[in-house]
Amino acid sequence: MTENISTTHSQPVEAVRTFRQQAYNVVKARILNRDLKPGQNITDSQIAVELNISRTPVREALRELEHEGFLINQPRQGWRVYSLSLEDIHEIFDIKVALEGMLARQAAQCTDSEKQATLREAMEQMKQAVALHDYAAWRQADIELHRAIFAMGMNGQAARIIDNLNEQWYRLRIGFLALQGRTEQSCREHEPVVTAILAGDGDAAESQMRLHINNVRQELVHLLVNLVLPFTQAGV
Amino acid sequence: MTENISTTHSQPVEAVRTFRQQAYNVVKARILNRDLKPGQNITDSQIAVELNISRTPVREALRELEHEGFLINQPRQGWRVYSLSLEDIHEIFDIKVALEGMLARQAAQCTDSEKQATLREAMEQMKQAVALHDYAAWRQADIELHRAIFAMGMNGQAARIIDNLNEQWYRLRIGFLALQGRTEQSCREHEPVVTAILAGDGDAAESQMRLHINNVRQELVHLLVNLVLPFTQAGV
DNA sequence: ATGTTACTATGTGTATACACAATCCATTGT
DNA sequence: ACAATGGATTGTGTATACACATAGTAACAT
Repeated sequence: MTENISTTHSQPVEAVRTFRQQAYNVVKARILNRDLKPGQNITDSQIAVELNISRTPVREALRELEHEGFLINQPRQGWRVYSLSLEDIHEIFDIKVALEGMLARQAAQCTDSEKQATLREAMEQMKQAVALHDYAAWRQADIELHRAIFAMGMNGQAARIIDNLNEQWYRLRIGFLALQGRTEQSCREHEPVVTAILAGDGDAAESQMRLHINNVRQELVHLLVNLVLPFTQAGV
Repeated sequence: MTENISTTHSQPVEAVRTFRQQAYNVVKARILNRDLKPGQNITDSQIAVELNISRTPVREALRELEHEGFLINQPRQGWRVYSLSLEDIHEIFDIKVALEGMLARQAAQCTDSEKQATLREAMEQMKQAVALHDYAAWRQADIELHRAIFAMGMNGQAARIIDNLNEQWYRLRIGFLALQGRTEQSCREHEPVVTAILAGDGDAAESQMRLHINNVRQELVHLLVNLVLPFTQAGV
């Protein structure tokens, strides 16, 4: 098994104790990798054979992925990897703006000095990564930073929703480019968010966070419209 | 089969073509009814026997309900109906405030006159229901009204998230009381939301909607703290 | 009395078997 | 040429069987 389980923002992953969990992780990873491509049809039997397990645990795993928006299932017609439309992306980012804005505002009310330190630390890491032009480190810092804000925001359900939405668009090749192309700019955008949170200024934290997310959206949609859509018919 | 499938805000329900869908509907209805109570343990075999089907489709249905927050499953330890804490309720309402506020704002940009008419109609229905003290009619109007706003807001993913969050707290007995106790007040709160949306005033629509949802939360929490918590140890 | 071990029962996790719905192709009729 | 019909084929939906993990209980030792 050489699958690379993507760890994105995910919750502390429960240890893989069942074949169902294994199938879930493998299929999700393959979708995030684009090893399974949007629009592609898959069958439970095929995956069962590949993993050398039976269809039963595979089918349960696929049900889970369906509920997370990675797969579409129509009774008696099998499974298809869901293909995001441009509208989907706008919907996702509108939700992100609303929820991450709210979390940033609430994070500003957090007085837990340990969490504040974690946030400050992540910001420092990000600046360093930008200075060194180290994309992998930047990405890690970005993840840590948002995770720190979620922890301060004290809304686990919102954090889970956002994680799921992020996974939705991370699986676009273009998503990677959108992030990579603006690490420096992104770092400049994060700074006022962090400053506002640490200063306890909820209003500023929220509006700066909304600004940041909308900028990411703009870059993503720009790339999509100019690079991808000219070459494809339907969704991505 | 005498189960009453709860229709709350749900999407146009796909016809029940499989036992899995039947099991999903039945178990969800029983949870919403409090026929299955928070904290209660259930086994897939027991449900399979009751519905006179095999465990396979039941297990897939339970996986779906797990992802919607109705059930908790720990490998090798079975299924438990999830019990909401007071913190969960605050998290749910914080998310509702953020997302429904956003949808109300966006609904104000909608110029589809048919959808506007539907919204106006729902508002009228609600006023009538209040005048007649007809709770069932009020409830129906409330559902239609929010559904109309969702349709104008043009964000299907957000609407689905909100529907799911609502189902989470509708299953509290106290949730019913919280709604029933303030139909008149609630109607007065809806009016400015609808007016603002129809007038195209996004700012007002959002802030009025946020106000309304926070008032519902306040009533719910008030009832919970004063009526329920004194008699129970843990969650609801 | 308390802690430990062995045994039992229950129910989960998974494999396997099979019926039938849906799709595809070839054949037939117009 | 094209629509309609009738098998084959594939793969889903479901039933059933079974191994084993876990929880509970009873016997025993300390």
